[in-house]
Amino acid sequence: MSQNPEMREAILLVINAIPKGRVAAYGQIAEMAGFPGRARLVGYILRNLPSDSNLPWHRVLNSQGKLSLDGPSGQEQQRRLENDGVSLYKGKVAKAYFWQP
DNA sequence: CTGTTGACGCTGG
DNA sequence: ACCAGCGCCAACA
Repeated sequence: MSQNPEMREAILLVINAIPKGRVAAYGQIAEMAGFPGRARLVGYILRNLPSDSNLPWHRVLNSQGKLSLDGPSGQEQQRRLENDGVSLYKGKVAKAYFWQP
């Protein structure tokens, strides 16, 4: 865990603000956190998420509305999204679900 | 220091 | 709609 704390905090804060029943894209989050064009940075932070985190990481998708995870973690993410009231159609969520402050 | 990696995104075919 | 190619850049090795 040698990441830059400022970037991590800013990004975690934004993700924490995603309302239930809504989703956001990596790039969208990076932009809101003050790092336009740094979508991969968001992915990196989430990759190193501690398991005891309360972050709604499952509300973070790629810009196409698809999950960026495969396997068990992907199923877990989908399960949590359904629980939020977000359903997938053909493996994607409709654009209407994207968070728009 | 150099080289690779990657929960991404956009463009063009 | 799908996909290869490129840009991006912090973290790693």
